[in-house]
Amino acid sequence: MIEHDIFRALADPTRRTIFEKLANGSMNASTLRQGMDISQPAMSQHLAVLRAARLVREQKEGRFVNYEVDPDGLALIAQWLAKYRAYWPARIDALKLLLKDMDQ
Amino acid sequence: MIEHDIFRALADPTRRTIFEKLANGSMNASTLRQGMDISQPAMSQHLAVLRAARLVREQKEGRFVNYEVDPDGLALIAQWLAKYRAYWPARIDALKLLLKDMDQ
DNA sequence: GAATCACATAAGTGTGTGCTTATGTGTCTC
DNA sequence: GAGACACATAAGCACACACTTATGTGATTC
Repeated sequence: MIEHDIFRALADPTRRTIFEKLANGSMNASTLRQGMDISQPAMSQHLAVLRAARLVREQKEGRFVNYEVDPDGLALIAQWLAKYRAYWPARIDALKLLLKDMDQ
Repeated sequence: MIEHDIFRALADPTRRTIFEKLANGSMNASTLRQGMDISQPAMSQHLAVLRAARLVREQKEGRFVNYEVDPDGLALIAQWLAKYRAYWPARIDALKLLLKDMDQ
């Protein structure tokens, strides 16, 4: 169940921070670790969880592994959210119109 | 941190099921429990977590407590998602236009 | 090819979390 | 007002999970 993987992955604050960092530009695991007070294995494990959730994808470059945001995960969240658009508050009402295009 | 509460709340499959049931119509805790093989305290605890995340809200009616989807939680997810709209895949491209209205 | 580097995996540990049974609180019925 | 009912809270327990240190794997450098 990929949907479960996504929400479980985002339930951890450290992983959300990692994801946010990658959203500001792709980088490798070591660079990601800068200023995060986290061990190398911990980072590796977090990235594995984010990868399994399709929130992040890797691109091997020699001995480096470059990580970037995977649009698939975000799309799945958008789809999940779209199921409940009937309950969206008025100020996001405009979103309803746009989501119609997702119904096909 | 409400954002954390939201993702943590949705990380549990039982709570997602409860939320989905409520999205199909508000009901009280006992009715929610039907066909779910879950104890009464467990349901009460799950609802408390969903309430704290603002995904669900209560409406006391005598000795019954009616639960319904709280749009606030969904709006917060939408806002979180909007931050990463630069990475959305092309097939949800139309959403980008709609989300512009959320920027104000 | 030996050393170093970037990263992954293994194994162990403390804490969080979802469950249970037991009990408490407020409301309705008779 | 005594009982039943709907729900919340308390306390305890088993398991998941995020972390650590130690080690493995593959690529680069000299």
